[in-house]
Amino acid sequence: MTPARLKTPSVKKPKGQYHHGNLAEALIDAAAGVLEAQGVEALTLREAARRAGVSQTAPYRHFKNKQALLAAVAADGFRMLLEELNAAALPWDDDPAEAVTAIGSAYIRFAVEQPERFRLMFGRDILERRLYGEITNATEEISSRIGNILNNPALGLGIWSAMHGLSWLLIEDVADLGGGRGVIPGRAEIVLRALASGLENA
Amino acid sequence: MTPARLKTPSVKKPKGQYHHGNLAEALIDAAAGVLEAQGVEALTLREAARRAGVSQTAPYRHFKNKQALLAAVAADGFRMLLEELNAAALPWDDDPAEAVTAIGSAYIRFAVEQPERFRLMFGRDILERRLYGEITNATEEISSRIGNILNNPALGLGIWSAMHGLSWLLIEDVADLGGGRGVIPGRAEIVLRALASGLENA
DNA sequence: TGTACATCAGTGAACGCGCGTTCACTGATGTAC
DNA sequence: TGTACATCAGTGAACGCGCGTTCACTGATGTAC
Repeated sequence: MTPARLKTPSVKKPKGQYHHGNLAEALIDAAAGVLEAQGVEALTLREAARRAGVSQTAPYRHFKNKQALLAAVAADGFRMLLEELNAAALPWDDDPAEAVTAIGSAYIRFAVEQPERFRLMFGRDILERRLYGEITNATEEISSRIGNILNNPALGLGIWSAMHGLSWLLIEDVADLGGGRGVIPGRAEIVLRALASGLENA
Repeated sequence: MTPARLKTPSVKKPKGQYHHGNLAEALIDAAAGVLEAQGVEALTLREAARRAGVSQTAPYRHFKNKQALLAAVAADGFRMLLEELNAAALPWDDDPAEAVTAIGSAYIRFAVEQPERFRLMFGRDILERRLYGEITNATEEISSRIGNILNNPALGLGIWSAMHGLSWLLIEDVADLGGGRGVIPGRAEIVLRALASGLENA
């Protein structure tokens, strides 16, 4: 058994040290930081490398290209999102309409709190999402999860679409729920509930 | 009365002519052409100018900057979209659920047939949509139209969200309705109908 | 009917810009013997 | 316990890239008198 390797937390490489120790993760974290703070346009490989305290070509030891880094950031996002959706649904095991409303609220909250990440996860910046299994698995899981709760795949897709669409309309500033950013999840729930109210007898 | 001015159709400037005659429109058309054929990344001011047969700086006589051209292309798209939504709703004056389903189908068909335009209209390439009155008016109109049909603003927003979300999920290749592109509108209607079925008694 | 002048719609050269990626390389590390 | 060697994880210089936008300009057009 090899001695446990000390995992450097994902930060800047200490000066005077040649190997970083945990560069892949550090790059993902750095990228996520730039992403949410300054948007995708600002998210460059070189900037991620800079933040990790490493030369501009070092990332190529860990990622095939920029797309691969983006995909890793997106995949991380999906992990977070799924966790929150699961937590939201947990208390409503026996009430489909409530479960779905709770999931929708969590979904929209995630989108509104991390709009850049949400855009990356579901938008066109990932050029070929089918290349990245973690991503397609995650979206599959979201879809089937909602479909299963409602016991109706078409309806499930409809409800997923509604939460997804409302998320986009909100983060792109197309629709307006009134009130500040903090009120959004609450008001979004009203919309979701309006939809779910008819579902009971479906 | 001045004699009617011959409007050059919006094409390349004839050689040997100094003034184009209809450059603004020609640029919008050229931009729309590049957009749908090669995506937003390929849509540059210079390329639009090239296609209109004009120097790279000529567009600045008609548009303040690239954003303004993009907004004009988007505004054109909204005109087209609204026209189709109105036509779709027309036969269902007295049946809200059917009217809304028809609008949803038309909405999704538009998105799937012109995905790049749809993305431009609703995505983040227009940096400040509130700057462009035609655009905000159009989205307002979509929203209120659906809300009025259903006689319930929250529900209207929910349904709009559903058609909008399904559009995105489809064009980003996140969700899959099975079958080829041509089948999509038909299958999307099933999803919309699943949602609308509960609406009758709302 | 002709002329002067203001205005409008083009032109062409130039600037600044940092990115993704490849290449040949060097320094550090782990391991077989 | 020491040494040779393969492999891994960094480095730094270099390439190619076309874009948006500004500037000072010129050519064409319409109109007041």
